Amino acid sequence: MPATWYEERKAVISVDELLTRGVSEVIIESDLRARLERGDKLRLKQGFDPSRPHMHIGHAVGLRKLRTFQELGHQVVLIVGDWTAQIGDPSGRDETRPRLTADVVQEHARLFMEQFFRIVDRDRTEVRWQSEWYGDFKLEQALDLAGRFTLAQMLAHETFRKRYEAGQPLTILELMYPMLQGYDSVAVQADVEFGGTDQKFNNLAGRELMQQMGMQPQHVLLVPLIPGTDGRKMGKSFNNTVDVMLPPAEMFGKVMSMTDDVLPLYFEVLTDIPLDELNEIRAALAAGSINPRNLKVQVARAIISQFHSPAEADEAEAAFIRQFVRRELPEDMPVHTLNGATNVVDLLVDAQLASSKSEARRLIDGGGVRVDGEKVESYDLTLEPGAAVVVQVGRRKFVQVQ
RNA sequence: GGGUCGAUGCCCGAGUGGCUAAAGGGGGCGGUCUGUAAAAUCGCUGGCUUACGCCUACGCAGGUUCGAAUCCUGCUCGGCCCA
Repeated sequence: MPATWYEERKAVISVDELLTRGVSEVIIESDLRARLERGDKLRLKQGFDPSRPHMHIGHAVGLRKLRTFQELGHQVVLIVGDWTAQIGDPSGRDETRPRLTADVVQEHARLFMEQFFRIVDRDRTEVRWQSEWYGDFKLEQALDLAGRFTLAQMLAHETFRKRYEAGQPLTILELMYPMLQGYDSVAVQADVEFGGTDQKFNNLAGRELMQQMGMQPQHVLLVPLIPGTDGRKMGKSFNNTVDVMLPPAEMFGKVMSMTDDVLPLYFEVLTDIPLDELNEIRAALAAGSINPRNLKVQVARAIISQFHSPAEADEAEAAFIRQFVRRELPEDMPVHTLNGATNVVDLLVDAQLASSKSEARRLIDGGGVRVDGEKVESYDLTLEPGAAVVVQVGRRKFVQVQ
């Protein structure tokens, strides 16, 4: 395991920066600030839905914040949403999301934590499973929860209201999700719940519930959702994520293909550069006095250093320059061995450069296929075993054929 | 429980008997341009077939018809109204 980004990091950070940098909203800020200044040790709740084990760098924004809090002595409580995952979260109505078995949940949780602890300090994290309290929850208790919220309160949630008004299905179970998540806060006695801005409603339900049950309501710290490679909100459905587990070279490429406008935010939430430097970057970008491309390289390196290592960031950058700036062949290409004379179309399919023969032909028609740099003009081309050529589709798919 | 409307390709959405592998948009992929940015622009976007052509596809199952995404019956799922 490479040295992690935080090993040399010093948490010399003001409460002010802690509560503002990379933070969208804090509820209630003055109260939380007071507790931090008083030196209270806080329990920081972070939940995760094990139906999806993949983590992208957007998720890392909040985790980095958790990490910083930990360095200041606070305790993270990670909640594995195994219970709700086994019921099957019905949101996103066209996805028939099958109920997850206990085994799958376990596996997803394992994968998730492997990523989670690249950022968050394992030693200062308490892992709790929802089934601890929901495992033998009684109907009576569930009804008690349901009785504490009104329909009008739930319809205040924009996503519920929109679906309701658009005449789309909305199940009672979905309406109950905020309270289930909220009850988690009661169960673990959270002081602060962390989440993306899209979680605000659920987090507030937690506050509401805690208050009703005579506890001190948790604070809520919301971090921004960051844009993905295409400038839209990073999310699986847009196919614009940069996944934490992505190999360094691919991660580098993904970051380089981002739109320029995301740069200031990326610097703010995914790097540790000092705030005054951040301001300089903003100014330089606004003035056009710097090539955004160079900043992107800097961000890419910072990100890869965190999730992999500085050395791998170096390699990734070098490989990127070779392949995309100088248009040289990548160093590592998948190798495809021919069993006999093979037609290009078949080869493209066999080597998984195209998903069907029809697609392979379309790619050739569109001028996207090259063999040793020569554009392929017809479907007839046949390659012999031992040809030792490089077959390329588009700018980034290569296969060494032998 | 009754009434009524709806279910179309990755997504949204047009299409009310043949001209429909299915308009249009989005997304995706590929070309040009570039900083693997954006914007712009061109092309492609079910499978098999080098062409002709064939097969599969409009919620599911049947039916009517020379011919159905389009008509009929039943079913499943959903919205709305009444209770």
